[in-house]
Amino acid sequence: MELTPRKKKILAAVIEEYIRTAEPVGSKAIAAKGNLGCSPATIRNELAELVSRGYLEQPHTSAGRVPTPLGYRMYVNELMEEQNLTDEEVAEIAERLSGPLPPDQLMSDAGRIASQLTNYPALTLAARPAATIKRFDLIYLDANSFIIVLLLSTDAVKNKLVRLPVSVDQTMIQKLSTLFNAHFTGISENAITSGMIHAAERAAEDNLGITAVIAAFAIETLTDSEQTQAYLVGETQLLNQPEFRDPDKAHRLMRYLTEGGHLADLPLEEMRGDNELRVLIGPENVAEELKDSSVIIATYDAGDNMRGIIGVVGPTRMDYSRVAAKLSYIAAGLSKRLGGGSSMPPPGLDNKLIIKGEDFDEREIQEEENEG
Amino acid sequence: MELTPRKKKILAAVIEEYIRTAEPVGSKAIAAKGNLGCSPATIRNELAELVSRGYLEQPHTSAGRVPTPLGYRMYVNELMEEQNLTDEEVAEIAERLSGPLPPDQLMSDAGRIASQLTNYPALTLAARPAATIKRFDLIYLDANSFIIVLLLSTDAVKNKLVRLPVSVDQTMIQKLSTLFNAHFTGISENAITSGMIHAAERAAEDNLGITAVIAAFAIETLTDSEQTQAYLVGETQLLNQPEFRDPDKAHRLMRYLTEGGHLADLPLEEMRGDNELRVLIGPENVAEELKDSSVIIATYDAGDNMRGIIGVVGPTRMDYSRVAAKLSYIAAGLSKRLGGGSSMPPPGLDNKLIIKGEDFDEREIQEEENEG
DNA sequence: ATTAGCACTCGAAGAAACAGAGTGCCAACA
DNA sequence: TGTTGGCACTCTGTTTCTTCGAGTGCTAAT
Repeated sequence: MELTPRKKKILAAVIEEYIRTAEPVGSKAIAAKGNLGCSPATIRNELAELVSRGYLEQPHTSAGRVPTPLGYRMYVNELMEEQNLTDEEVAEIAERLSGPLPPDQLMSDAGRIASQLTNYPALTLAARPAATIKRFDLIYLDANSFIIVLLLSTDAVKNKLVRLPVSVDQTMIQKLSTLFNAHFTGISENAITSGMIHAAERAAEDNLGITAVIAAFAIETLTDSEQTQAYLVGETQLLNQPEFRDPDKAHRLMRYLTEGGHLADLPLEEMRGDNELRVLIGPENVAEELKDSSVIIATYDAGDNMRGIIGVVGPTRMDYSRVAAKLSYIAAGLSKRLGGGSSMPPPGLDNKLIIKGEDFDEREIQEEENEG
Repeated sequence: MELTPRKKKILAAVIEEYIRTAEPVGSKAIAAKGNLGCSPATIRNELAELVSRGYLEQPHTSAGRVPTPLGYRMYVNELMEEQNLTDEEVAEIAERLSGPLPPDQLMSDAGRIASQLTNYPALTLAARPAATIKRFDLIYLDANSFIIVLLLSTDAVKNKLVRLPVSVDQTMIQKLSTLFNAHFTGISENAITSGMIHAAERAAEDNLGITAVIAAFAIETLTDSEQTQAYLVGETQLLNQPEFRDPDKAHRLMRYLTEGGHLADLPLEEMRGDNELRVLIGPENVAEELKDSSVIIATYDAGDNMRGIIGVVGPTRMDYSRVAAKLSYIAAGLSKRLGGGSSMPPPGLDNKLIIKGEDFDEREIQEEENEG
């Protein structure tokens, strides 16, 4: 059975007030907010109803009401008003995402922005699809050293300086380079067999094991490239939240977040839509440690068929509307920077966001850098 | 005036007990510890003396005693006994530092170990000296793209994929490569003037701005190379400490630590000795935020004339002896891995060709040496 | 259906009482 | 002179009790 319009208004009022104050809210406070013309007594009746339907609860008999996860869910799905960013916020985000930064730093920077703007810990994550090698280059330095340069299908470049305990001549390096370009490009990591390596070794007449070194680096690079990259920023912000004044509680959650790996549990896979926003409220989270926290995540296009997510974690008493708006805008900015793709309207958020999202100025030269 | 041996014993006992329990310690507790054969009354007299001399203080008239920074200083300098690591600890550290990891990951891993073993937040830092470029290579890919590969004086290799909005031919790339190798190698970042760049541009007959792109990357790389690299791990451990049960206090310190840049304030420059250990107690720290925390840092040889420090931050009530032993051992391990200059295998090679850093398994912990 | 009024509940905050750990000092003692 | 036992005193943390007030649910009137 649907809620009456007035009940919805009241529910929204309770939630917004609670988000603001972190205190149980009473009938009088709602009446005072004014927008609905009825007395506290009437509101009490409505509140009682909302409690019995599971949208609100009372910490104890004679206290005000507090939203339940179900209440928040209703709020997020139907009640919440879209919020616009202030011009300053828009400017700040655009400004801070506009520097000429390598992708991984851009990701962690975006996290930092999200965290600072929302006052919650933020996380960013990008899943890299398996890559292949597009091109090998071996740069001969001297008899005992050379550099391997790999160009990946993602256009990332990886390199490594190799020093040898034995001497090698330039023609050998040349030969190996040709060989690898012929046989080891365009294939995935698990397609590289030890048989192939041995064959190459014989073909190059390499009895020094150099072939193996190069192959090892290729395999390692490909393996690494699959890795998902994750950043967590601003954990300490949790301590600002009244619900985490208990250091143990704070510690538990912070440890969970910090311990690598967990971030990968986020439902990136399920999220297919561009700029999709997802809100996970309290018990909706699978992880036990998050059962009374909320997570808001937005997806972005990380370029090269990669998708990433950026999100924040906080208490269920979160300013969903504000956070959603900011995340959505930051994600749009990231997509622009990394993907260069077109931004799609984030579901449930108004178009102004998108229009503003286009403020991101394009860059002339697309570049990636890596270090060895 | 020197302290009598008995006073020293008592002071040490107070500090050790306080480190263990975090509670003010009374005369009876010390008497019960036994090693000195006198009654609580006697000890009380001594304690009163130690208070008036500034080594101890009383939170209030009828409470036990608590060490002052001066007391800790005395303890660290003269009283503290060297502590040996257990075999498990040695094994764990050796094991965890022995993986074939790239230097920066090794650093952050070492921090993680330090943090987990001491239960305090840990930081690692390595200062890179200014580098020069040893060699340029430009790899021509196609008319619109090429790769810049820089070999630095530190033997690090940096690269970047450049995409051009215009066409360029292979000979131009070739020419630029020769040019840069001739004029831009062996010099430091601030020796690269716009005059030089323009000269190179003219010499190469480059009217597409490619020279500028390459030069910009060179400058950027050199600038970056000077950067000190810093990692902070395990901030959340602070919340374990009773002195940080106040979330505000914890938050202040954590924010200070997390905010980049501050780590560089550590007195790395002053520390010249190998494996030098330094303890900064409470007000000895320059930063206001650290005035009632202690920092213990150990230096390590990061190879290539780089020096690094690894340390932990905690309340003044720290187990100095245990932490010092662990840090010292970890620092020694890092030196072994990273130091020995260029013989350290580059990332990811566990190959027979590369001489593995020999195990630092044998106990080679330096004595703790401290400074006032 | 809404509202005013009222008795009731329950937690937060404050006050008072208490227990106990620890001290300082004094007088006795080796 | 240095050490010790004894004792009165001080101070905090805890517990218990009281009070206060916000907020409720219910009922009767509109």
